[in-house]
Amino acid sequence: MNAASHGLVSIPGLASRACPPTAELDPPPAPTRDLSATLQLLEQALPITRRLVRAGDTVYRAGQHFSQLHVVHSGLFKLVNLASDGREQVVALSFKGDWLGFDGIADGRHSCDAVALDVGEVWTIRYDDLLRRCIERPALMNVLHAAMSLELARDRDFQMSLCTLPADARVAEFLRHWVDALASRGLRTDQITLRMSRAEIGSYLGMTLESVSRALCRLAREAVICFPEKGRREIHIPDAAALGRFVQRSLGMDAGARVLQ
Amino acid sequence: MNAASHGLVSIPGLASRACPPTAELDPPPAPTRDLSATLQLLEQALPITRRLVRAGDTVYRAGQHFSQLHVVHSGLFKLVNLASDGREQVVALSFKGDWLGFDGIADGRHSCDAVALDVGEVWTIRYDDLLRRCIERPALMNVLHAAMSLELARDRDFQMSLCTLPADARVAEFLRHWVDALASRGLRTDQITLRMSRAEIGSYLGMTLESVSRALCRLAREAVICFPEKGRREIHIPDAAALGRFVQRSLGMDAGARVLQ
DNA sequence: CGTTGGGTTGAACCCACTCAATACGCGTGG
DNA sequence: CCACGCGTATTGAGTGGGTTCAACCCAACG
Repeated sequence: MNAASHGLVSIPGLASRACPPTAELDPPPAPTRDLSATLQLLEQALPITRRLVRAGDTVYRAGQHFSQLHVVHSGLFKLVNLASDGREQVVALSFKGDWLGFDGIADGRHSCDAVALDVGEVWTIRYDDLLRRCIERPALMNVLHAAMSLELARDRDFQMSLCTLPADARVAEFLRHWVDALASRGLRTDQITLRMSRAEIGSYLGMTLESVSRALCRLAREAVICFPEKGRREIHIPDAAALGRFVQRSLGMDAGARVLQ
Repeated sequence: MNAASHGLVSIPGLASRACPPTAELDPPPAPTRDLSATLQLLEQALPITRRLVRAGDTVYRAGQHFSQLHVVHSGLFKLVNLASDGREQVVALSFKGDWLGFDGIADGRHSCDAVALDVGEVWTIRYDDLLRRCIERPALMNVLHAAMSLELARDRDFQMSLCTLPADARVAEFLRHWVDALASRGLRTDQITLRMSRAEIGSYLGMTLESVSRALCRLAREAVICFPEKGRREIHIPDAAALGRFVQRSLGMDAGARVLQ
């Protein structure tokens, strides 16, 4: 939403948002421009446990004792928040390079489930190991803080989308973010495979699965997307910018309503 | 929502959520149970700039260069997220003990406005100072991480409220969180003074100001709250638990709809 | 006084939800 | 091979909660 993610899409390698804040400290924090550098940094500084997962595997569960963090090395993960009254919702998606587990630091237990949506690999590190290494290598601390900060900023951008966009635009934004996520990781963006059911997408976007279905059909009817295969989870996106235009158009209909002041 | 914030309210001093995660490290992290301890820790470890603010003052603005963090020492602040297309939304409220500015770490500029809603005081520290001290005093690092983690977890709980609760319940939840915030800081919880207009509340809760007004009237009609004074921003809350019951009741009407699976 | 900003209230509309029927893809087993 | 079941997706019809638009009230203030 802010900074890079809006406007023109797909300047590849703009994972730069996770880059050095205050630009100097004892060992000048390595310009962690891309995540491969971040992963290298972790790898050489810390004992890492690699774990392969398949769709449905959980990395951690709400309520579990927190002791380690995870970095997505491949695959796709959802975070499912649970309320004490039984409500649950998909509150975030994590792609390669994203961290999992920050929610557990505050009170020593996780408050979400982290579930794999596809085969993938996570790199797991002990939190106390990480803290120790952070002290020795401030660059590591920068990476960690940047990751948490980025997550915070993204959550808020997303929250704004939830509140200010009508259902169709919300789905378009959702796809746009997905495409952005792929683009910033250097992957192809003309084609995405949703690893989620309509119900999961609906949960994430705060709408029913029927509304998701209708929104996708409408997007297809307007040729913003199309379904190439027989499976309805494959989505072809001829022009990523068209998604953004669609969002703006549907805001325009409301005459810019919903902005405060 | 998770952990302490749900269920029975007002065990005073349960700012404990911001407490030690991995419970040992070189200097065993001081049991930062309450925020006064946190504030002390900051005060003795770092050069701090105190700043008094009045309603409407901004602590920082979206787009500004990030170099410092702030801790709310008194007063109330809103974070306003701005999209490049002009949309804006109140995305968070900050009470005493909360931090301001995390959103700027990732890319070196802030992505929100932080605006005072009342007279208050913020303690400002340079981020690079903080990093340096974190290296010397791991307890500080714990406090910092816990604060960021807590913010993340709260945002997600709130996001779930936005998506799963009908308008009336959203307002009730909003008040409940406010009361919780006061309770956990040892303040009186039977009376709260909204420092926000209906429009601001609506922005925060993803609804129109008219809906906020109607919801408050309905809550008053059901005697969950009442307006003592002539000013409509003073709200008396005879029984804090009644707010929670109201929320649960309105979920029940939907027959538990909206939960996934 | 008139003006201005915030809050309340009413009436009409509409988007998204609910409920229900139908269709599709896929694995299983007769 | 088809039959069957099951999970998932699509589509339609009807409803309702929340929005929109409007009028109105009230307090503060010049």
